[in-house]
Amino acid sequence: MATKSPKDKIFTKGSGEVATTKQFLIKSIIAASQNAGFHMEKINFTVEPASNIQYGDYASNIAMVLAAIGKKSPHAVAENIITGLETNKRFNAVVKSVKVAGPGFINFSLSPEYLAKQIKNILSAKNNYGRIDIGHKQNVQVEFISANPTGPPTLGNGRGGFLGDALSNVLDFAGYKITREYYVNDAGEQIKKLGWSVIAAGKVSGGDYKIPYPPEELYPGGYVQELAYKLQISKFKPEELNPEAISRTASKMILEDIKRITKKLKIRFDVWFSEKSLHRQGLIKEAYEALQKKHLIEKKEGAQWLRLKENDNINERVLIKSNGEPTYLLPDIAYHWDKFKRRRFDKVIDIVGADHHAHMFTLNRVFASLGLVSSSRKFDFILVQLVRLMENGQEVRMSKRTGTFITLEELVDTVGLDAARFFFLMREPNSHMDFDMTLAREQSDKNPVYYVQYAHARCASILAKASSAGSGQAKQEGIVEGSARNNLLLKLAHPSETQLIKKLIILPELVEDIASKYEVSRLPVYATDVATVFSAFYRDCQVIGEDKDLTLARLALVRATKIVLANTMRLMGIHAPERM
RNA sequence: GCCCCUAUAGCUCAACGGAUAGAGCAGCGCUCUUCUAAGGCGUUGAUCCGGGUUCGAUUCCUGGUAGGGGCGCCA
Repeated sequence: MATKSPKDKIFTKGSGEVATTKQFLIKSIIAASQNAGFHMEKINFTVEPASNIQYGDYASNIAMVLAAIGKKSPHAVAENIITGLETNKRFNAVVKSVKVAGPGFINFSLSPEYLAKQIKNILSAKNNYGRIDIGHKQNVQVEFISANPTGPPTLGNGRGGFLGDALSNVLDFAGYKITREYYVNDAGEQIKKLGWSVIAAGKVSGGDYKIPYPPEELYPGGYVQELAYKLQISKFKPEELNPEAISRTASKMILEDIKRITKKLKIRFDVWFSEKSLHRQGLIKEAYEALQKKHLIEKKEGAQWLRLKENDNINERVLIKSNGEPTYLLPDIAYHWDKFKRRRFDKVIDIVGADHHAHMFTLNRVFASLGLVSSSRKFDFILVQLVRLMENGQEVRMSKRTGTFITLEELVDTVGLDAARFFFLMREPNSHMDFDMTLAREQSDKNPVYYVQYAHARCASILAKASSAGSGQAKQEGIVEGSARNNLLLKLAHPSETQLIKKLIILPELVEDIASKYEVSRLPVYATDVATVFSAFYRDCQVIGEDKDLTLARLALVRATKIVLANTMRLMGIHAPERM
């Protein structure tokens, strides 16, 4: 059995997972700082890719942090740490030079050998490059969209949907075990209302029947008409109407349509959880009793109220209406009771519209009060701000109730799925979005997604040309493996080449960041960065040229770039084309 | 009245508390005998207003201003 050289351990962890450059530097810094006599237990410092190449490749603020505590000059502290680092053999294999600069940053420049080794890592990891294991297979549930089956998915649902899908991809890549879930509100008031809306739209012939809602509360969208037509409502007589059955069927049909659309938009779900099933399984009762046991229920004015502890600054909310039916709150508590108590997820992430924020805070408090949420069992939620629809600079009120809205499917049909996904993912959930369909149509051709896809297609085209153009080596794989041997990769010394390598190797770090902070919008930013740096390389360095060795090395770099771009796009759910 | 979110270039958005605030689009000027010009190069242009914390603030705290969302029997 071949023994690994000590040097190899620098680059890989015991499990075979690739350690990130950042993790390695952090460890080295901690060790050196401890040797210099600092207590590192509660020290928060950063190691980040340098903001400007003139500073090197990575920068740390450690000296400034320690200087503030020890009341020494940052430069003195930095020199101290650097001395320690430079006696570390492994460190010296990774880092070519380390310097203190500016207000006290420690700047690191990576060694050519290390960069060459990283390209090999990318080439051998392929589709799995960027995969890390910070999740340790913990069970994480991501719930998203969860729109009522009373109408087609809206633009707002698209924001949450694409975000949830991409976040799930990233968390999966980070080593968590993910359950993607859609909570279907197929019980309750809004379903009844849907049924009556369909009946109203179908104009039942003759006789008297009373619709128990004022007209302005009914769903007026065109899809309601369509349902009425499909269900042949007009052929019913008033006495034959079965509002409950109609409600049930209508919502089922809408749900089927939602499933069709999410599939079409490549938004994946593992579980479609029905609200009705909560009743069937007795979960409502179970949750209710748990609340009761903790004395969180109060009877007042004929209804039953959720009453959290004082000082909680939360308004009381109705759990069970005076007519004996639960509001949406109780089933939602029961649903989360199921998540935490029965299915025992280690972490639950709910992605909801900003209009639900008060509700989410309430839920959070409830589960804290029930003792089901703690530091080891987390309940996170991401609020996605609403999308406003604009037309000619004027806001168009979007709502299923008023019937004026652009559906998610219409948008995607108009601008294309990749452009739509990129467009939505670029924006942070907290940002407020004004959406102009006319503008979207005009600008879809200029969407940065094509820039990224173009870079990927260029990589593919270069590799295709290399494999077809003589030299006897038919397979790209062979070319690449050849280049990875014999230190050919050390020939990649042009600034545009090294910059590209350095950009490629931060993918695992990015995955780690996104998985812990849910900042999915960094994916499109990163993809654009890689494409930009690749373009500079493409401009400055002819890949296929006279120098056979250099050609091989550059082909390896192109292939590595293609892998990183493809992986990043796959995390976003965006197609990586071989040609455009 | 209370709660959540937002304010950065003409427009759409970036920037883990860090060094000279970055992209794309729009504008202007260049650039295809060379692996895809859906590209590249150059250029104009910005942190809402006031305090505070910090070695350092677009970022954190606080007070304003403006906008979006929400606040006991819809979900």
